[in-house]
Amino acid sequence: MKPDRAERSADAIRELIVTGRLTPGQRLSEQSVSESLDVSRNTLREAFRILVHEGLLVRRPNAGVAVAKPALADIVDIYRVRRLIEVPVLAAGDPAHPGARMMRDAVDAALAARLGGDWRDIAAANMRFHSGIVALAGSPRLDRVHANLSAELRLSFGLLGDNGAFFDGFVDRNAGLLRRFLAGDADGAAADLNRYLADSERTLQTMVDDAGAADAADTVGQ
Amino acid sequence: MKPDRAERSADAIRELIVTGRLTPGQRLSEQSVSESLDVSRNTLREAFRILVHEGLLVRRPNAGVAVAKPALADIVDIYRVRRLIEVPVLAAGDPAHPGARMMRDAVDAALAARLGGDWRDIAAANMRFHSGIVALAGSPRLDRVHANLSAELRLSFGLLGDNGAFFDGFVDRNAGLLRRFLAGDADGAAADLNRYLADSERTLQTMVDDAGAADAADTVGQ
DNA sequence: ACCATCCTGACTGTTGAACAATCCGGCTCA
DNA sequence: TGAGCCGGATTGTTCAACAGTCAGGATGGT
Repeated sequence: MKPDRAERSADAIRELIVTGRLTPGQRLSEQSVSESLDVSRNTLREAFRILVHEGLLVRRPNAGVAVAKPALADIVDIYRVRRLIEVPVLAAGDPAHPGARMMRDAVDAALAARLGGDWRDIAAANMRFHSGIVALAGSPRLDRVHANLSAELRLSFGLLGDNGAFFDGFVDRNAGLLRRFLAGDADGAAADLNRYLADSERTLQTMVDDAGAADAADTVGQ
Repeated sequence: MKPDRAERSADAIRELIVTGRLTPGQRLSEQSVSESLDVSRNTLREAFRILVHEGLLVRRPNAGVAVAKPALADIVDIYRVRRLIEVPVLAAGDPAHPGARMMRDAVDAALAARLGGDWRDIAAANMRFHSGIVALAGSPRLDRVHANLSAELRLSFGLLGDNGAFFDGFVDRNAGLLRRFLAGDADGAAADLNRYLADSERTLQTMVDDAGAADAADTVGQ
């Protein structure tokens, strides 16, 4: 119930990253961050290790850590892995599994959030939807891997402006996919999901491409 | 080319774990380990963070870290994920990809090692074979995840005595699978792999079961 | 002899301070 | 303008300290 300080610091920083309050490429000074989180430098370094290991921070020798700046290749990679995981899991999933309930709740939340109008809520619900899919497998390791990918993906969203129209189109598709899955057509749902992931990858790619072309030649992320 | 000290320490400890020189459940004192690796306690703590995050060490509050002791459920989980990853990757793999060469080299090494008689070499070659399969996907993230799973698996092997007969039967199957794949029958090879993983999971399970029954009631690993 | 209690020692979790090595930005000087 | 130099700031790493906590032995009563 009570994680140690380093882990809590890592959680706090991770939250800042995935919510976009820390922008990709931004450098994190040990001193200032440790002061603002009220932990010692040594403890903070342990937190940094975790996040570097998760790929949310990158370490530059003798220049500390900075928020990772996913390149196009990274986004492609993330989607490839997600597809590899989610599609077969959904195809083999059981509608009675608790994960299905997560999916349903997420769809409801997404629909409500669309009325509310805050695209962040929609994005969060969307993430939970996909976590629900992975949960169908009942594999702790798979859950961890997927949670990690989600975090990296949310970080990639930070490369776009607050462009929320992105998710709007997917809410209905999620709902349709879920209906199909709950009706017993897991294979059909999996096929939907496959198309869904391909489409959203393509969309995100072009968006990042454009945004990348905008702020031109700051290819620090290597 | 020159990782920092914490990472090198983590590498060193990881090596000790996967080669079985550190037994599951064994507790690692910060003081003694830091002395033997010649790093400070703080630096060693960063190394511990990495390994805990990888699941090779477990942290017990106020009692430091200990080598993880995978339960039966963990082995099942590892194999489930491996299957989920490796089978479709192999099915979609291209025999011209560099990963195929890794597979071939690994098979050759395994055949040679069988003559040599050291089962550790066979095990290592087997691991490389499967790494080669995953490499076919060309996904850095998938490679990382799989490397992690391999490490955990090797740790599980530590629960058995130096029982090397385990791998003997698989060498030929690897060779046959590879032949099939190189001949262009990726789907057939993937089906072989699926059976392979199911069999080896079953074998390993019973072995761990027996070994676990042997040293009876030391269920510290929880 | 048995049991609960207390105590002590060891270890972890966390911090602050220190210092060499390294890097970045600005300055000097040609 | 540009090459080279310098100083300040930051990282990488270590050490020493201390409170909190745990395990196990010593203690003492019954």
